[in-house]
Amino acid sequence: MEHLLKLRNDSGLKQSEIAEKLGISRQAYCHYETGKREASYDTLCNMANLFDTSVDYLLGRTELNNSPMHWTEKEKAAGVGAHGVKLSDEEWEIIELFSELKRVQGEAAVHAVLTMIKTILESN
Amino acid sequence: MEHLLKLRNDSGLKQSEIAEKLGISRQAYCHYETGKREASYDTLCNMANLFDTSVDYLLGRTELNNSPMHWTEKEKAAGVGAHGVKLSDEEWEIIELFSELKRVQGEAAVHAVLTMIKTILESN
DNA sequence: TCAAATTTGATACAAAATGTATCATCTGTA
DNA sequence: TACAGATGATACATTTTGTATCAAATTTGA
Repeated sequence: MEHLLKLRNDSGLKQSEIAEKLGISRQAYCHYETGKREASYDTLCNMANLFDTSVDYLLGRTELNNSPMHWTEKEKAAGVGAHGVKLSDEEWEIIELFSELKRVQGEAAVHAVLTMIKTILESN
Repeated sequence: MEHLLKLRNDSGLKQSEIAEKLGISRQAYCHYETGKREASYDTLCNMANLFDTSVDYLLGRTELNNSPMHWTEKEKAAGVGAHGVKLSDEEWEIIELFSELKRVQGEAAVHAVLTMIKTILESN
């Protein structure tokens, strides 16, 4: 399976230790790590949980080790998830207020904010 | 499999049509839809592609039918993905310019933008 | 409404894949 | 080198899957 070896190495655990946590034999886990067998959906999800990643990442369907299921409550509420960057409290406040502004004033507000940002950038 | 019946109904296609697109028998697809069998990883990914969703969603690991792997190039570049809302071109421009502003002016720019948005909101 | 046609679900069985015991290989260490 | 621990390879009994076939349900059209 994609990324499995790397994920395990990052965890600092041995195959036998991972296997025990997953409730499967070491050999079975070895098959998965070396890509010789396909684990059951149940084990697949257990692995994603254990390594705190997505099944899509384990299957090599994405290189982004991140998914909405790992979004914080804040991200879910905003309907926006950040990848690779950590937003500050002020940035989250911007997102929240911008949403409110858009709700109240519509697209005109979007245009106004864009214009403002352009102005700031140009005055630099 | 979770959500599969609903996804197919939304597509307006019959089991036989889905099965043909997936390159499997109708019976096999039926087993998956009714949760009696587990499709191979290959078929699993094909289904996620076909229904434009994530494997995590198909496995019921998340209720959010969205994931970074479906982010557009624009979203990937910005490092931010929106869920449930479609951002306009102007909104994307805001995100891009805001990133540039932050890069050039640092946290001061964040604070400035926040203040501006607050001002607009209060003047409403 | 009814019967034919279409679509979907259930079952059976050959074929394929899995789980694990066992053995082999590799790596580090005294 | 010899030993111990960890990982990879193989074999085979068991389980699971893929699909043909049949049954049930749903839709269609007169």
